[in-house]
Amino acid sequence: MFSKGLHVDRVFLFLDGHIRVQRTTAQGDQIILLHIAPGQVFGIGAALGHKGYPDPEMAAEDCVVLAWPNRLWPEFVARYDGFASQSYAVVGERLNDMHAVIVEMATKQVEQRLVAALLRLIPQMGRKVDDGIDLEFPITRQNISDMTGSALLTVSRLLSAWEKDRIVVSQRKKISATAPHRLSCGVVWPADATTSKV
Amino acid sequence: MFSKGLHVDRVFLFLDGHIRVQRTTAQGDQIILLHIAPGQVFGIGAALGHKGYPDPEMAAEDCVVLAWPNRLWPEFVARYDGFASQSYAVVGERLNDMHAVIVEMATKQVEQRLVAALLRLIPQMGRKVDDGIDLEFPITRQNISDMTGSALLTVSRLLSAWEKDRIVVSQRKKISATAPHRLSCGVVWPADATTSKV
DNA sequence: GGGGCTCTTTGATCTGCCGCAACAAACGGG
DNA sequence: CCCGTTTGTTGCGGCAGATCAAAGAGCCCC
Repeated sequence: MFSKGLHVDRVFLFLDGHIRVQRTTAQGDQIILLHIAPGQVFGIGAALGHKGYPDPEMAAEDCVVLAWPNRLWPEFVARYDGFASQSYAVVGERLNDMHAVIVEMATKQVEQRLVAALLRLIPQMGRKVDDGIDLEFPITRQNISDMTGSALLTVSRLLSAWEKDRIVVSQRKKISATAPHRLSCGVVWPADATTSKV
Repeated sequence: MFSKGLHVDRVFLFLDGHIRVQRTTAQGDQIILLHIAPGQVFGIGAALGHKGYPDPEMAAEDCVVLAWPNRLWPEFVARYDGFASQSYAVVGERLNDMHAVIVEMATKQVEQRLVAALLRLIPQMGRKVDDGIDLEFPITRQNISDMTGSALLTVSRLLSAWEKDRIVVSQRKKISATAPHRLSCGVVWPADATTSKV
């Protein structure tokens, strides 16, 4: 699709699969900034005139996407009525999500950030099964620690503790929330929408 | 201008003054998300179709702004050629800045985050004077801790230490960097532009 | 099936920095 | 000029969580 450093000259509509947007620091730490949900456009940084800045990396698996050259963007905007507003809504939503992440990182403890990260993933990648919600996305403790700005070992410990309390069940690269409502127990949540609009 | 909870139905062009964009958690912690530089548009969240989400609060002083109702936005975009791309460039830049903040919060220690915050402020609000750069913006230690996700006391301690090393000079609500180049000493910086485009 | 890999777990230790408390200093209003 | 308020300083525990070390479990591939 496209990789780091490659000049991004296309706009993508993401149909299906799993995409992580991440950055790597000079020290080699990887930080996952967001996950892209099916139905969203992405790669619009360039379309937004976002030049001269490092584009984040993308890690993807088994993706189905549609791609168009950037230059078609204005045409799309002109031709299809809802196109511009839908796309900008996605951007607005991401801005908002990132505000939320910054606030969490600044004020919440690791455990609460972990809860928040899972609760953000659930509506996006969750699939309802008999006994809870499966996250249909191969995800390691390392990935989770990269999302929450914590350490792999801390994540492992917390998940183990939750598993003892029957709140989650986890295997290798796989997590299911058996009692998602109990995740948010004792946590005061901001009046914040977590629904994911296309 | 406009305050929390009030429905934002205008777009603003910021001419001069000082604006902080911040959020308050349910626990009362305030987090400063970004500072708006003169020449930037803001309040475009709503214009981006950013509905149903809590708008951040704004703290401002002595501001000169131009305001138009949101509904004129499409007309502006149509009538003035550079308008849309300029505005979206601002959004792209903010997305990028926020990526940077998230990465910092996740990977860097408090001292480095503090350095990063100051270095972000300098090109935006700094004024060159005889012996260094003054930040032309009343800013308290509390404000700085709200920007970096750290504690007031820690910020105070670090600034004191830097003042001993003759790197900065600070008075009440005022900070000057006498040796800004030494701020970044020993810190490996990502290849990241910090210039502020309109 | 076995070797090598990645991913995960658990215990023990160490440290950054948050929080309390008390004080000092600067401002501003009448 | 005085007094109340806001802002900044410093020392000192305490604790969340990062880090080290080492072993265990599941997976892929030959």
